[in-house]
Amino acid sequence: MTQRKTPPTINQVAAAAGVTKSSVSRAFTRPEMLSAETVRKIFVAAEQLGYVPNHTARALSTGRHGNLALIVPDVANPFFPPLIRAAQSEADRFDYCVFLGNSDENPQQEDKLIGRFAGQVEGFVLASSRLGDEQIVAHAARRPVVLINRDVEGIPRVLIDSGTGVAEAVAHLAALGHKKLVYVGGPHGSWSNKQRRGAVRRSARELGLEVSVISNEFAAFESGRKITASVLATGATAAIAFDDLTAQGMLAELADLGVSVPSDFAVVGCDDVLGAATYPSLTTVSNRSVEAGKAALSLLIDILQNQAIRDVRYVLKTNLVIRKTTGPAKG
Amino acid sequence: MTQRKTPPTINQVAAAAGVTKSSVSRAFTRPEMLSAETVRKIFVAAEQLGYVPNHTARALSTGRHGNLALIVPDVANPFFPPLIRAAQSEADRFDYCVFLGNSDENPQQEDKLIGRFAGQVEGFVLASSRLGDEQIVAHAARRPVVLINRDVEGIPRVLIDSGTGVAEAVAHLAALGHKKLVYVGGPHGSWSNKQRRGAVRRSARELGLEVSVISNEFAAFESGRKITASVLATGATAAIAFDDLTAQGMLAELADLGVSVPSDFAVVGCDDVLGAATYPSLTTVSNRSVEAGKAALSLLIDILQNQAIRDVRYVLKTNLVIRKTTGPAKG
DNA sequence: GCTTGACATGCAACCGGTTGCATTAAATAG
DNA sequence: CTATTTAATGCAACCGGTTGCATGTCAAGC
Repeated sequence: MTQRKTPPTINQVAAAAGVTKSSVSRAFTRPEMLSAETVRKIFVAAEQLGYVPNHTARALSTGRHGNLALIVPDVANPFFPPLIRAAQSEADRFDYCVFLGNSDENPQQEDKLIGRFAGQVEGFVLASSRLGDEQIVAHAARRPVVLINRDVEGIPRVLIDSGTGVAEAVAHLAALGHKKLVYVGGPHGSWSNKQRRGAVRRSARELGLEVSVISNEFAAFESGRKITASVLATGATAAIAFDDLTAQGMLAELADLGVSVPSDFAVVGCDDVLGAATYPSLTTVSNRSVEAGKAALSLLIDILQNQAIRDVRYVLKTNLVIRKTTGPAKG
Repeated sequence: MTQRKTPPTINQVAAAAGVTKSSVSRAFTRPEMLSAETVRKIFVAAEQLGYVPNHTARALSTGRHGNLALIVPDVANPFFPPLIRAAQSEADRFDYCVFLGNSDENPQQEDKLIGRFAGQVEGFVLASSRLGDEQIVAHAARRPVVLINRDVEGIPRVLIDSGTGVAEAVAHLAALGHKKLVYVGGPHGSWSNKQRRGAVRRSARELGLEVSVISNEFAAFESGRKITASVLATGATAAIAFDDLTAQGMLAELADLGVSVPSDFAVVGCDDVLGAATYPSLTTVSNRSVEAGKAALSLLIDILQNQAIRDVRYVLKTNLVIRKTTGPAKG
């Protein structure tokens, strides 16, 4: 076992440079207050000792930790990693460190995490929070909070509106001559599912298309496979799925059944989490999770820097990404 | 703009309870030193004021922040989210908070992040670090470090040995009658890539198969597509790819080229990040990233709690998961 | 030549806890 | 009943910085 040596403190640098610690502190925070010569001396001494200001001590006296927390329901859900990454790199630009919390879709866990982080972060980004509105409001009263995909009055929030993209998808299919569609649903309690289903129905009515809806509680590859037979049984020529994973499962099953896509049947996904990585590459609705992560972070940083709590409601429209699973209706 | 009120301090609680702050401090850290009555009084006062010990102040005087950092090359690479999640929940069990860092596959960025975190974490987990050995050793001299998929003497590490699974893959292909293989590589600095390439070569030699190696710096769907032509040009009948994404890109390109899998050409992935969600479903090597994340975290916590730096080398064996992209060699 | 600033630096309090040692009161021993 | 532990609490220094105010120096202004 090796003994790790304790890092140099501001006092040691001060002694080495022949000044007091106030000057060392200033050299690092407001060098314009000091003579160029003094600053130089201090930097030389600091460099030589390998001094780095102690983050914790600084946070204690200034009250600014330079930390943020990002809490998501499930890191492993492919919707989140790109969002996390975008948030990270935005935080990075402003020299903030970010704590990541995984609530496991559990409100208690989410609350616990917020409590753990609270003492050492300047603000929170809660993505798809599972907390009740009152709890969110309570936390926001203590520290700045920005929400993603959660619409609470008075709390700054970034919302991804999948309705616009879904409407485009319906219009796209109509233009290709499809007359009958199926919407393959997602989780019962999902706000997105409700929003998407509604958008399909509304657009279809406007364009005079027929729509059937198939429920499918678990949005995943396997359930997409299983639901495919009943999708075909509706007699529709195109399907819009709740998400990409479901759509991907349908593609696999359709291939097994010898139904070729898009010539025999068209498929549209939602969330664009797979990129072009399906075969054929999937026509889908963009998700904008990257922008959402970035926007939420910069909103939070803006609030922190201006000490202002603003009621922002930032809506990101989505659009259709046309790839290769949609084409002219058969016949 | 609302004014957030500053949280109560230890002094306010002390005043309210009619004791000094030492006692309040002890009530929260070593209550057995105080009389039951005093502890009760203090808790009542604390409860009433909504007092929570200030994490930062505590960290400053004790030197223990209760924070850890986990740095990965790319959060959005599907290999990492499950690992991150497992690490998180392990940290959670011990009340540690975890900072997540994304190095963007860039050693400079990785170094910068480590520096940013250094002041406020007790230790690091570096997953698939892109740093040089010397840099890793230097950081480890300052703070406890545990590595994942990086083999540096003297630094505790958790290694996913894909060699065993890759060897099984080669044997599997040999048994199916394949005589000539290609290994499609991954990132230059990747330890896993070196290990996999070596395992393919060794097993092939033992079984009398011919192997060619194609380098491919960026492991991703698109680069898998691009490399496919040169893979076919080698005249091999089967490919083992550095990872599933590369393999998936190859599948898409092979389908476009009219080469059917597995009857015309066999493909094996690595890391099993896609499950059965490719078409055809991919034969691949299991990844064990969940165990790796969990093991690394508990190793780190163990080191922190016992103040001991041990030279641990924890190896996780992998195996082949046979699905539908491998079959008998043609002709 | 003396006053008045402006500028550079030092002094000391403060951020909110923790902790070794001193103090006091109560309990046990002799 | 006094001497000695022992248990409970207070005192004050310390963790490593930041910052308002005081001090000192030197140059410009009159």
